[in-house]
Amino acid sequence: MSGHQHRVRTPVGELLEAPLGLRERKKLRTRRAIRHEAFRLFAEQGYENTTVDQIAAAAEVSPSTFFRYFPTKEDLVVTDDYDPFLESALRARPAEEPPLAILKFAMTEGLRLILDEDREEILARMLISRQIPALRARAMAEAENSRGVLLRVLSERTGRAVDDYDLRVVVAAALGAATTAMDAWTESGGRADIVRLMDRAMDLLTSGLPLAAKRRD
Amino acid sequence: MSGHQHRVRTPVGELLEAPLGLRERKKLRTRRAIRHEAFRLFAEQGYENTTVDQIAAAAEVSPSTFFRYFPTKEDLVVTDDYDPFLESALRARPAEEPPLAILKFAMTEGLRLILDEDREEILARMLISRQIPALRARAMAEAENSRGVLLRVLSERTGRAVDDYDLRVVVAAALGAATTAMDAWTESGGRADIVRLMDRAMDLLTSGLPLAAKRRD
Amino acid sequence: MSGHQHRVRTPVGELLEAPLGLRERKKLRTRRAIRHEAFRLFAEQGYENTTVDQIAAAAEVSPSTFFRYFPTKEDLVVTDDYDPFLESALRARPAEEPPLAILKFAMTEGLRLILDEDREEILARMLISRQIPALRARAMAEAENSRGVLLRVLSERTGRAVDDYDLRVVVAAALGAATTAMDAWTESGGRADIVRLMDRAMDLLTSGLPLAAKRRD
Amino acid sequence: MSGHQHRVRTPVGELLEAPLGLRERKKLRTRRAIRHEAFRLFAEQGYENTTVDQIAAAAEVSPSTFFRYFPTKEDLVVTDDYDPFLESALRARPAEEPPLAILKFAMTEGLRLILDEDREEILARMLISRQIPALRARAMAEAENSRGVLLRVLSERTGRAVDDYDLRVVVAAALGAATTAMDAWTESGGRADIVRLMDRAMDLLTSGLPLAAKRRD
DNA sequence: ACAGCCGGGACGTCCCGTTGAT
DNA sequence: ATCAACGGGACGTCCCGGCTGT
Repeated sequence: MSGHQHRVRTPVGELLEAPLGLRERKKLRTRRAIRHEAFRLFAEQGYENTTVDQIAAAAEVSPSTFFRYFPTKEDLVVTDDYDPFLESALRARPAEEPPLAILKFAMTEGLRLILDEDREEILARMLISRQIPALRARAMAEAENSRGVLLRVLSERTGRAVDDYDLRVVVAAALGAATTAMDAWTESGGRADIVRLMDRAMDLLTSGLPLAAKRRD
Repeated sequence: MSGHQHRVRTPVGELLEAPLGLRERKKLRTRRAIRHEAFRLFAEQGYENTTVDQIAAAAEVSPSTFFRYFPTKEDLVVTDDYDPFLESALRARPAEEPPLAILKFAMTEGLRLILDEDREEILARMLISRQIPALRARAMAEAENSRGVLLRVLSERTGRAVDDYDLRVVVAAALGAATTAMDAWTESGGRADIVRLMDRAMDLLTSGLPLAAKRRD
Repeated sequence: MSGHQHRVRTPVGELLEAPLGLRERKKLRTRRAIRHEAFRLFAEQGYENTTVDQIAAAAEVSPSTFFRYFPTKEDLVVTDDYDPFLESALRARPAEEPPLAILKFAMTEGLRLILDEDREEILARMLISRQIPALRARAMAEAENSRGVLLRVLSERTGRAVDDYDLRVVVAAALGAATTAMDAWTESGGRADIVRLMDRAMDLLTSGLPLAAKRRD
Repeated sequence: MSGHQHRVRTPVGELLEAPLGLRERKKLRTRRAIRHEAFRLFAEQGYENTTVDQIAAAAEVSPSTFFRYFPTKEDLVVTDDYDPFLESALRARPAEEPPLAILKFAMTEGLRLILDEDREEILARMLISRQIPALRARAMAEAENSRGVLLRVLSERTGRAVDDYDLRVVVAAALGAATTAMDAWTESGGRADIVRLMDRAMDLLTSGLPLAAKRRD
């Protein structure tokens, strides 16, 4: 969702959806298993050096089945299903809350919930999609979806049109800032405090991006 | 951008650097021809549906030669010949100019110079990119390239490290805002006043992204 | 035609055979629906570009069901539900009618009956076939199916073996001529008089294929 | 060429073309080797049971190379390069020769030359393309090319338009008859006298396709 | 009987590295 | 330096058979 490109079919989704049939749950497990093994192998060997066949073998499914779950190898990394979650989280905020506060909430508390579930995988995912150019491109395309969600929600909150110029600028700037926070978190190997980073980024935005000169040591 | 071993002088670069040997100029032309044809084909057919062989044929070189100029197909997109030019233009600004003003300059005057070079092609490319998500993503990836330049220049100006968190947030937010301006300009078919759009975007940034509710009519 | 184990009654067949059980009629409808959708898709996208899954979806059955009705995708094309009808129509001719007259009858009256059934669809199919070579070939392959019927009937009439060489030559030549008549009819958009065309073709055959030189105007 | 579907890049072609460069001859040899091994395997295992990988291995090339020479496995069977040969052979006949005589010549002497070269392979080819429905369709599509050649040549000879109805009927009937001859030859395992068969077929055509009743023994 | 899910395997496309000829 | 040819290997599509549940 936010920032760059991290999305997965995760328990978070399951919690929000109606209880699924037995069939569906099995499919979900398979899907997760494939992704899980994939990221494990990516971590060991790198994305490019890992073949679909290896992933399928590790997940104990046939290559055909792999492609039924993920149309391309790239989809392992770039798709997720967090947007509905993001949207309902945003809508749950009180109506009088100012736009940037809502964004901040989405980027901190919302993200935290998701991270608590799939921390390792999301981290791996970001690391990979930062490094493989082909994935960067696709990941950014997917990120467009989240942008649309933010635009829609804020459009309703502010009474502005979804293509209002100011609104678009604000969302784009906020997403840029949030992406930076996620990147920094990724670079720290997930050890940095994502909430602090996100807070700091949002504060910079609301205070007009001050950038005092600083003496390098 | 940065760090790519196949970097070659661009036409803009040529103006700034010492005149190159005849051999070099020929290679440059080939390189540009390949990239030119490649982007034309990408626009027509999409990136994935365009093969290296097609590009080579269109540029009238053999596939082997293609690979001499661009070690992989992705390099066509990843490298960016404009960056050196942008960098030197930014360095030419007065030392006391505040960071956001420099960003603004990069986004207006710098852009204008580049547009003067290839206005038709750039506008066409952006118009198409808007419709094909894959291309849009690619355009955004290209924009990412400039991030490094901005970071380096502002790092020197402010005395902050290139990976200083605040600096990165500011640059990312500004790039997001600037991209929105470019999008709006593209939507207008190039008829909108890019400088005004950019001004407005930067003003929003410096004033803390206010987003007053507005009654829809 | 002949020898295919999944032979089912056609609507024409239904008229000629005893009324079928309700179960049987339902199966027949499904079979026809599948084939109908299949040919529609073939016409739109070509045979190779149409998947079994698409056909099944268009016919609103599951892929599994598709394979129950047609063991392979090719069977869609290879089998021909019209043949039994053609056969019984031919057998109804008086015993003393000469072979070529029977052929002629098959190509005119027999054809007419079939056309009355599905005129629109057949004309449409042929028009499209003319433009797409792959489809044209397939139509010719379908025509091949009728060859067996003709051979069998004429074999009985003349007392020659079904694999009698002369008989086969005659049938093949006649079919070639008849196909030309059908082509000409198709080119005219169905407006030409198919009976006249067929007459002319058969006359040419019986008169030894004279082809006097003609001064071009 | 004629009849059904038999065509290959053979020495016959080589004899007719200008002497080729060394490079070209090597490619020809590779092409022939691939096809040769393919048909050998087809004879042993059947067409469907033989994989491209096996063929490539037998011909000692990589699968990639196989696909450079033959875009699909089907092309092994259905394409040839005899049409130019057919055309020039036809044109070499004296101007006053009647049309059916020319056809007869093409079907007997012309064919004999080709058969002398590649008898086994052509036989195998016909056997296969008679059995595999997918190939029948493609082979007939290829046969259209030969039909075009015949139409063009006879059009010039008779002064009739290429789309003259009588001309088309004659060519179609003749091709049907010739195909039957080839089929009979194929069924005999190549042991029948193709020239006699073709003669008989053409005689039937010129005598109006008589088909006297015959008492079966 | 019908549906969904999975496995196995062939096919064909494409990228990119290497080699040898020009 | 350029080209043409080839190899190796991954990817992704598709067909079809088999299995399970209803």
